[in-house]
Amino acid sequence: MQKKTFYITTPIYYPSGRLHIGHSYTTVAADTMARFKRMQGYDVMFLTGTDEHGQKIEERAKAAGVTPKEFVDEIVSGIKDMWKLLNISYDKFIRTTDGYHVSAVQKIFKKLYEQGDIYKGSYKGLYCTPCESFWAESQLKEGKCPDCGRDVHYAEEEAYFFKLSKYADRLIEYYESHPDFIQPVSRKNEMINNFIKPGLEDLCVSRTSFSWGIPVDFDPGHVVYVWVDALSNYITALGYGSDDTSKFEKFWPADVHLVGKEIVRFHTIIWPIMLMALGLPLPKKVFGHGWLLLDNARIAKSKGNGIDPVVLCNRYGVDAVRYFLLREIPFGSDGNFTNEALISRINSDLANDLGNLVSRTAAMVGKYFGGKLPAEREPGEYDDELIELATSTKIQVENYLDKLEFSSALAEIFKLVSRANKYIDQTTPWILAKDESKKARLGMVLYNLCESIRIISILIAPFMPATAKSIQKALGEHEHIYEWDSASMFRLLPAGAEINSAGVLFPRIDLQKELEELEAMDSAQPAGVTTVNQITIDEFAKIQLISAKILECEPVPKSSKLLKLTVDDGTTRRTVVSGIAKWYTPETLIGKTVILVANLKPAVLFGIESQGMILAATVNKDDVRVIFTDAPAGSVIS
RNA sequence: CGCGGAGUGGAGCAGUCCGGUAGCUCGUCGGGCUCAUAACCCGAAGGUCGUAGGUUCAAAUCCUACCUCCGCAACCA
Repeated sequence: MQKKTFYITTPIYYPSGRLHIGHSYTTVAADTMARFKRMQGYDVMFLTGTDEHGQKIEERAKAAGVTPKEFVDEIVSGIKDMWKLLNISYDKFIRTTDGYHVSAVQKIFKKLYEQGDIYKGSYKGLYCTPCESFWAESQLKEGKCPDCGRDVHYAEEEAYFFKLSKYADRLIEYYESHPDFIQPVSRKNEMINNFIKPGLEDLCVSRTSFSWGIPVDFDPGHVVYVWVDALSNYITALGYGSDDTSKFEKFWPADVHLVGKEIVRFHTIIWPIMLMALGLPLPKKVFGHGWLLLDNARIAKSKGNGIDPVVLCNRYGVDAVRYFLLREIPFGSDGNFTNEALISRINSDLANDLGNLVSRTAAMVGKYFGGKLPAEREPGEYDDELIELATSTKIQVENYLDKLEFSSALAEIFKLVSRANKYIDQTTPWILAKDESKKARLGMVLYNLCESIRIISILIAPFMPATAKSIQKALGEHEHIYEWDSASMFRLLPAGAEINSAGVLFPRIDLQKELEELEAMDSAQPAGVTTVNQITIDEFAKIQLISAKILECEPVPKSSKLLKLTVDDGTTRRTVVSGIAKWYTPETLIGKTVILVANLKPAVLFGIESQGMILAATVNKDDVRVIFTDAPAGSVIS
């Protein structure tokens, strides 16, 4: 009989820069599911990869002076290293530049075109040439480009469009008949109310403004835009559109697409509609998890505040990081990432509870029985309660994991860890050891503990594979006792089994000291940055800095961050808009003298022309300080 | 009237869909123990569940209004 299959995917990541802890979060979660299902006996396909096309990569590569392919090759190899470090057991890593993907996408595109779901039209709108962007009427600022403040003009660009609206009714029907399709369910109504009900606009699926992409083979000049290119990876990775479709037949439809909540929309609207158009079954579930927040701001590479997972793994160990990510935050909601929380989790859960349990148990077997579990065992009080919990935890973990509730699953496992620690206090083995007649009872107590630890080691294996392995090595390798199903059975360790120390699984961390060191590392980094990108004195001389006195100051209406300043630069008055409203009120600024970049090209913000910029020190994102001077207005600064 | 999320003991959260003794982790205080990674176990203190109304025998939970915070969107020149 063929094994049941399980197909799980992460999004394919965009390799325009370093990956951050947020990517690790999704991928570790997917990995844990994949390991769990493998242990349960499923034939698992776990897919991850990279989405390598697009204008941004083209530009980055150009800036770096390499070809786009060279550019992404390097980043991708870094990503693979990181997954290796994090123990990610993917079965396939797809790159959208892979040949099979390219040709499959071309086939898909052509098929959709030929059956009339994709048509050639033109992208009409207001275009800002320097920014190479189209803007909707509503986005304009005073009729000008919201990005650079310059004029826009009406333009048309030839492009292909995908008729999404044609499938809207069928999509809603699918939602209704598959209530589990979008998880968590709260996001389902969001999709229907915000996007589908107002009417789906046809989707632009090709571009002519850049060339780093999959060419539309029947219309040179066009490249396939991200939607068709990226989303289809979930099927092309299985061989759809190639000569060998055996994997596709075996694994499709996917059991779950794991995605961040920001791309739920693409995966629950565009992707299903593409599949409908192709006449393929839809994925069973799309799970939109929350964001990892850093000081309540989203961790994203575009903001440059990523925490380096590599650094964390090197400091605390891979399993500690994996544990933290999945334990700390309920999977569907946002959660804060802080070093304090990470360290406190490691100390209390991993070091004190789990690590110490293993350590004290092994030490007692060593001390009282020379490292060998005795065959004589006498049952007693408290045994049944421990055994009952130990053997029933597996089913709880399964239930939670099947709902992607990693945090709750881990909480169940750690209830057992706590129960085992309590059992030691209740049975007081150190007292039993003093009485020769209680040897058999002592043997039973330690046996029960080792059995509980054996079960724990199985249950944590999907989350912390390396730790599970270490514990099992200490308990001794015996056949079949570490299989998933063995987690609901007791008395599997043979009599006379040798128990070794597992060493210190998770060292305790000195919170205070550690935070100081991390702090030091953070502040050390900017110093390194300034040594690259050096400029010459001539280049510096191009910047005219002068002192300017603030005469008037008022908030910019409808803006939350901007202040409008009127300053005296020594010769004339000028208006400057500055994003410091969060830190300064107008009254505190009037009369002060600041440093002005005098020859900066003017820009329009909220309809106000800003003729320069004032200097301020960014201590961190919540602390910005304007630089004041006591020099008279109009002094040249160099 | 832009969209969305959140307000529960000192901190972080669960509970809210399907009303019925307010729960977990950390921290604090007191005690116990000495096998263990100064770890473990027991106990205690601490909450008018954002505010105000309403429905109900009964509201953290349902309804109405409001307040506050945070993201995103179109703002750090």
